[in-house]
Amino acid sequence: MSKTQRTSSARKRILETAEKLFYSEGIRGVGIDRVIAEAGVAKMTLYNHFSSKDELILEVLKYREEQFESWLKQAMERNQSKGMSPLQAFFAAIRSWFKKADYRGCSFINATAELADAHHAASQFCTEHKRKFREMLSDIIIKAEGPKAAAAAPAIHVLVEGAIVTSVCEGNAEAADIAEQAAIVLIAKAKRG
Amino acid sequence: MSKTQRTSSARKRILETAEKLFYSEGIRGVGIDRVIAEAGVAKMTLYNHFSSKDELILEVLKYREEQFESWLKQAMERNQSKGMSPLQAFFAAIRSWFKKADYRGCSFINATAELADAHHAASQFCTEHKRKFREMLSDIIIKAEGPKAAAAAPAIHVLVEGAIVTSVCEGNAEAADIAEQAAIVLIAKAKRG
DNA sequence: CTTTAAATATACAGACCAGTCTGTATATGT
DNA sequence: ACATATACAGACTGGTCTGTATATTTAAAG
Repeated sequence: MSKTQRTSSARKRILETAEKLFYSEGIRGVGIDRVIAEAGVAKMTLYNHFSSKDELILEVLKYREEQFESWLKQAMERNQSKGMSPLQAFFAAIRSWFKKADYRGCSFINATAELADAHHAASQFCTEHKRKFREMLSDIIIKAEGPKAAAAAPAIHVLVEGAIVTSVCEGNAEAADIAEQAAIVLIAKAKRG
Repeated sequence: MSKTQRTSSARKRILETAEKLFYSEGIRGVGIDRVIAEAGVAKMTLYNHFSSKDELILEVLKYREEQFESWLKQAMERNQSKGMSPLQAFFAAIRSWFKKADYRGCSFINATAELADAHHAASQFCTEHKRKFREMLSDIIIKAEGPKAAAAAPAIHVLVEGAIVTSVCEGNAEAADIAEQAAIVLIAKAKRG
């Protein structure tokens, strides 16, 4: 077991370090040497775990997806335990995300912009991630507001994506509230039919 | 005059080439050597016009802002001459933008993601650009739907930003229609008070 | 025709890039 | 004791990056 433990600890240290650096300074702005130096790992250790930087990018995004999903779930549960509806809890979580000191937007949108290559495995993973995110959001809406509200889900997804990039470009979290208020209007309309 | 003409033609060729390359392959993915080779210009000519790549990036974004504004204006005028309202004309233009073969999203969002540095002059220009864009959109909404509709402008701006990134990540223009339909609902609500 | 300004081609410096290779240390399981 | 697996350190390759230096060509203006 300790063999596995050591193995996974090096791999995990690389993933955590790369995720932090890629997110804060950009994928192309961070070289392999930076990653291994800050992870405290030999270069060959990195290349034994990941065949190339491109593969590391992909694995970092998979790791990020897990981390984000679990963070969001927990944040929403905390909010719902305070009496918020699932949708309120979602927007409160998003808002607190935007307000984090190191917030720099969505890793997947950023990766798509940076890689500038729709054929890159990481770009295709981002497309897939957005599909999953849209479905998760749709589930939240249905759970909070009933099946008739589902018609508003695609527009609310677009609102959330817009809030994410707007909060980065404008440097404040205001867009979270704008998106939430608009979502309420769209759901009311969807319920009305 | 011809001296000036040669000068400005070299500068313009550099800007046009860099804009095209930066947009399609990413700012960090394109080196100065690529730009000068494809612009058919000597390296020193580029560095006589722009003191550094960072300055070139900024000037390219300024150039892009002009080009985009003029393209959008003309596209909207064409659409309005077919009987569309300013808002319909706006969304029709956006939709045709998304459908362009070389569409890769918003240069300013992409630059913000790529540069990963809020203090970079180009990032700050992007913030300013988004402010201008939001105001332009607000003017369109007021012109098309009256002053009471202005309350819906911030949310519609967020919708448009979301449609821009969603259309890139998902690889289709569907988000334009989703955003337009939602905008109509939000405007109706704003008019109702 | 000469002066002057701009653009040219080419070479260079120095940093950084991804990725490979060699060799060593450590710790496990046999 | 030995084999195996993993991690470590660090040099190295071949290439790219931005930016500078220099010397030559072009062409317009006085």
